[in-house]
Amino acid sequence: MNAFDILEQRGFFYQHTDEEATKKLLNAEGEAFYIGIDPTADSMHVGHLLPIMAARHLQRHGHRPVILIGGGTARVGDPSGKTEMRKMLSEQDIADNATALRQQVGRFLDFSDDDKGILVNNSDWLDGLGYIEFLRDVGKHFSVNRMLTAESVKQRLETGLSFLEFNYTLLQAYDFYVLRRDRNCRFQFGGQDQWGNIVAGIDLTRRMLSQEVYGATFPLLTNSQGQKFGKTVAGAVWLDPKRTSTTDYYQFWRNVEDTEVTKLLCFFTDLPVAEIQRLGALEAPAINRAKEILAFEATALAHGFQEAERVFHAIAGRFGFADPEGKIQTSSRIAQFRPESSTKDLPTYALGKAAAEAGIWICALFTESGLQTGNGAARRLIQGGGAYLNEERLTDVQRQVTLQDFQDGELVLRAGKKNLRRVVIE
RNA sequence: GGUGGGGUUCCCGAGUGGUCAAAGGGGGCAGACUGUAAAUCUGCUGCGUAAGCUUCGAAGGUUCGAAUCCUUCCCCCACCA
Repeated sequence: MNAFDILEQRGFFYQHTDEEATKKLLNAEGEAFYIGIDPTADSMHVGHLLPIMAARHLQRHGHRPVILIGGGTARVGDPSGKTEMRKMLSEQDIADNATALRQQVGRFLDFSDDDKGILVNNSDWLDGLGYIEFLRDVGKHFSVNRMLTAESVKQRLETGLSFLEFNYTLLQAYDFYVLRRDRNCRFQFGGQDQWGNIVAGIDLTRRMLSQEVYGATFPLLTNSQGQKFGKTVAGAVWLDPKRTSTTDYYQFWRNVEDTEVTKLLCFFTDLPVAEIQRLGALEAPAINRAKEILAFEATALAHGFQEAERVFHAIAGRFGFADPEGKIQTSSRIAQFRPESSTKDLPTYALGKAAAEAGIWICALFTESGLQTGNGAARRLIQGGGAYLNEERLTDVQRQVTLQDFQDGELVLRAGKKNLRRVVIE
């Protein structure tokens, strides 16, 4: 199947600037296309993943991703889709972030050879721009009247938009122009909120180079409450295990809503669509197998096969296996695992020997092991009946944990249904 | 620059001298029900085992007592220029 049709079938496209032309070109081979990521943090989060996955499919079908790290644009800050200006980043932070992002992107795409795909940084051409020169060459092509009608700008007109941010569109448009000029890149893809920036780039390229270029956007993912996909209270779900542990990452995918599974499998795994439809149509509780597969595949992509296997066993060992006998057919490598569990894979906290011998207040242990944010929170948890020690519900807020609570040198704390911590004596 | 309106806890938003750690909603966490789902219902939700401590843009002040009154400063919004 052709690249365009694959993306289409998997539901990637939200909006096209020229669907016919895009289809024609992408169904052939060897097109360069660009996707931009601004290094505003030292890690991507799952919200960045949709364009990356699209790029992955396109690359596998012979197209050439140009991943643009926006080291220059990050100094300005994209106002699209945001209600407030974000805080300014230092040059050093941006440079460090860019390095980290390059590495992460490399796990999803192949940059082993320039013909396969490349990473570029727009600070290479934006940093040196002269103001007057830029205004004369590029600025003259933009109509303020028109920019003000853009949805992304209108939104910010309510709360305030600085001139700095207002310029963002020009810079991104200029990126597209440069990539068309220097890299023969004819496509730009991005999230739904990038529509205005993409269209601006197409206009600019037409005016400056008399060349036709194209763009498309991908849908904005939300849950049934209309909240942005990939956001939890703890903030975003990050790809960097230092920010979001691999266990939490797995659990994020494992706990998606039933109605979303098919869509998410299409977006975030490489499984064939026919198989996905079969998995997504499973009746409860078998639908849980589809979620396991989603979680496993997504974790394997971001953190590697071995880590995904480890987390899968740890979590399923705790909550149960959705398909212990392997009755549900799948091409996912998860199929090779059979139930086996051990507490060793649980997140572990090492308690000092002296403290263990002296006895420790249960609330303090919950806090120290990182399961609760403070003694007060731990106390409320116990009072609310959500705290467990070795699978026994705790009722006594004053309880001391002593050596007798350890079995074979370890004990297991639980906060609510899903949060576990193994405690060992150091 | 002028005039007017504002800045309250994670968010929205009530509160105009004590009864305010601050209504209500959202979010979050936990419990029940379940399938580690959704929906629903219930409890908790500044810190602190407690005494107590810190919070209502910032700093001062008035007062027995301030989120509430006064002064200065910072920031935001609207309209005008």
